[in-house]
Amino acid sequence: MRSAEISPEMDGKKVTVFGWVHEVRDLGGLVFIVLRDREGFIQVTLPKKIIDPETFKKAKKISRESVLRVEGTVKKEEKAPNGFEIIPEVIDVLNESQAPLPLEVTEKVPADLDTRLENRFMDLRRPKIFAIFKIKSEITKSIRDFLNREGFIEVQTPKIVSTATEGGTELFPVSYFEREAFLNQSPQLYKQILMSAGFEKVFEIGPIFRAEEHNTTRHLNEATSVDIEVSFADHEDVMKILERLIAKVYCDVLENCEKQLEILDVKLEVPEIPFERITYDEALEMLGDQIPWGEDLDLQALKTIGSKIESHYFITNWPIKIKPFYVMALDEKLSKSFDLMHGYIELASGAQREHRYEKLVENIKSKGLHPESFEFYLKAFRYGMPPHSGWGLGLERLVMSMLNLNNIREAMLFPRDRTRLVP
RNA sequence: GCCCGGGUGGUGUAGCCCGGCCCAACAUGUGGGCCUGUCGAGCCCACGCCCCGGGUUCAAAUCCCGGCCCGGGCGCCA
Repeated sequence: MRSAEISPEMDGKKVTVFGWVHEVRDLGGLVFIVLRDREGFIQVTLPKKIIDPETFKKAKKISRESVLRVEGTVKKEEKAPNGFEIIPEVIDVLNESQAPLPLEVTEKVPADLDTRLENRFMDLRRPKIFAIFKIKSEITKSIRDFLNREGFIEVQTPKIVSTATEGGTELFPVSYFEREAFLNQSPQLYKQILMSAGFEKVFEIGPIFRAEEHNTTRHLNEATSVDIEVSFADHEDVMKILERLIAKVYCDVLENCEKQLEILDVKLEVPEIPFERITYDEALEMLGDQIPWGEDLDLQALKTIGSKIESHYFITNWPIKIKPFYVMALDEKLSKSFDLMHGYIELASGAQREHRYEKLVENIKSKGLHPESFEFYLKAFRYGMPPHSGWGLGLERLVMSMLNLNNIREAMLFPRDRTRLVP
């Protein structure tokens, strides 16, 4: 049984529990073993008088973090945590842990993030850390539920590709038999091709790879992207989907992860929709003369704006020249694009796409890219491509901003960064 | 990639500025002992550490140079 399934009302019942030895408190004639599983803790109590001498002796020697199977009787007990304890008949050491431990699961002594990531299997045993990933799981479940209900089709696109998606970002080269290939930085081109295929509404939750040598608290070289693409929709339409999705995710986490939020000491509020929308031009105004027109907003700028706007907001109508070639123009200078922000963290980025073949080819050229290398993509635009829009949402960024984590690595089980390839 | 800060028992810190009093301190841990209501258990004893290489000096954890590694900020990136 799991720790959460046992209650004081089960007094007298025989149970079998499994778990890790969180702590052993040996008081001489009375030994407490605190057993931990993913749901919580169970106190196993061994009073010398009533426990078989062999079992009692063995219990005193059990090392922390060993894995146990305990058969025993539930005893209602005021003095025990959660109001009950287990008086064991059989203690079976399924696997003994070595000592000393690479870090303290009990959190008596903190460990550096680096040490924690080096020993992630043990770091993840900490209820606080586990809670992050329980919530991340709830978030992905919530996203899937929402998008499925909205009539989206979940798809999987290639992660090994022949060409860059957008120019700009650096790609990881991989050896593909006799050719060179790359790890995909985004499913962008493929989800657009599916619009031509008539899928109308698609989404994908999958890994993306960026070979940038950044070393910050909000960048990873391997991350998870939630991507959607919708036919016959403009950027306003997909912004509405995005804000409703975010609100729904917050709602579901609030409802289904109460315990985890409490462990993490996070007070969540479902953001109100519609989210505030400011244009790029308005953003620049808020900043005074900090950023010249046409430049991207740097962290400093985003922090300034983020401090002025509570909760989530969109920055819309970005200069076309700093957007990728597939983004549709609004006029000479601006584009039908948006970023979803939470504080200074950019959560998502989207736009209406350029679906007109001639314009698209023009855009590719104007970015200094070669239309020939995008032929597999461009072909889909010559035989009936509907107007369409979409966005990509960084899952780890969402987790980070929701839970107030101060490093995005905390939101990844085994993060890949500039120097970390193992574990 | 650049700038700044750092690397001391398994883990987290102090000591470094101003070299000697440091065969390095504290907490946690580990091993042993005492203890029948712990829940950060308590008490006693023991164990375990100066990133690597070079230099300065009578003397280096401490100062200098190089390397490797880590953190923060920036840039790049969405």
